[in-house]
Amino acid sequence: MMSGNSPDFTERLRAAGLRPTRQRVALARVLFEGGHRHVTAESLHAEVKATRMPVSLATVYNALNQFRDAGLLREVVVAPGRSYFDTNTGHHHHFYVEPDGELHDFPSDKVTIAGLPSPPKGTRLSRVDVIVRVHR
Amino acid sequence: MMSGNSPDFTERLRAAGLRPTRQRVALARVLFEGGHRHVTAESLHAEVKATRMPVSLATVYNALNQFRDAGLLREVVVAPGRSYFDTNTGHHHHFYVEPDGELHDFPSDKVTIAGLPSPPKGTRLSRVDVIVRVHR
DNA sequence: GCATCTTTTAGAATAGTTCTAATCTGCTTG
DNA sequence: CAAGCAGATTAGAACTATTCTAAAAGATGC
Ligand SMILES: [Mn+2]
Ligand SMILES: [Mn+2]
Ligand SMILES: [Zn+2]
Ligand SMILES: [Zn+2]
Repeated sequence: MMSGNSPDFTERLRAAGLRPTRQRVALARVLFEGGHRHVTAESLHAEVKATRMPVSLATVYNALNQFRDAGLLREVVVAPGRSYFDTNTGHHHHFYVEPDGELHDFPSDKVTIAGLPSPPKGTRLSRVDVIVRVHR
Repeated sequence: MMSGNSPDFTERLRAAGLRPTRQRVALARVLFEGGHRHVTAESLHAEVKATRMPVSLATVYNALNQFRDAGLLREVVVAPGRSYFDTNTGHHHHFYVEPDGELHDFPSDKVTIAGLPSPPKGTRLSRVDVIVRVHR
């Protein structure tokens, strides 16, 4: 249906406390309408421009940071000099394929990590990231 | 043979296929004479300059990359926009303290990771990184 | 000590990201 | 539905980490 619009994304953005501007709706559509994605600012910018919606790179960066802060995305750091943003915000871990730079999810519920030492004095656990680095 | 110098580091560099230049020896001394370290290019540059050995930042970057390629260091990526270099090249994992940016080792031999899926088709396992993110 | 090849260096260049400040737009109010 | 306003977008500058360039200096082998 989408009588021209995207009520779902509009609503989702509003629920996250973000105005559903045209650019944010276009970005949200690209990010969230299929399955889970891992994008960089540049790759997302290229994709959204291909939909003929003009969006500046600065806006892509702004939106990615806002979406992450709102809990719609999660940031993944696996390689120096580039940030990935992940539409899968649930618990999971990653394969990182070098030198391609591809990221693949795997569920964390079948993975057992035992014997982790307790956090250093004065700190609290925030998240455990497992990155399985593979190469061709 | 240079009495007063650092024959161990000279030798270690030579063994790694690197000429023991003054700059590389000075850097190796700072890096390897104490216990294990995690440094950035900037932090190492500051440290070595404090020893009154003039070394350019470009040389620090060159040396870090060469040391890593030679297996003397390992590169750790935990935060966007900065690379850490680790003098501990054995198997181990990391605590990453935000927002300080501190890295702490913990041994991997007491940690058990079970249930990891097998690598994607056409890839081979290279390394498994566990990053325990903590905050104050 | 000389020749040769390597390394260092200052500064320019590059890549990813953030900032600035001017313009525009979504939303509320009358 | 017209203002009015706060919030968003944008081009381009700025910034940070890193790499590159090409010229000068240094290490090594003879
Ligand atoms: Mn960011
Ligand atoms: Mn590097
Ligand atoms: Zn993911
Ligand atoms: Zn370490």
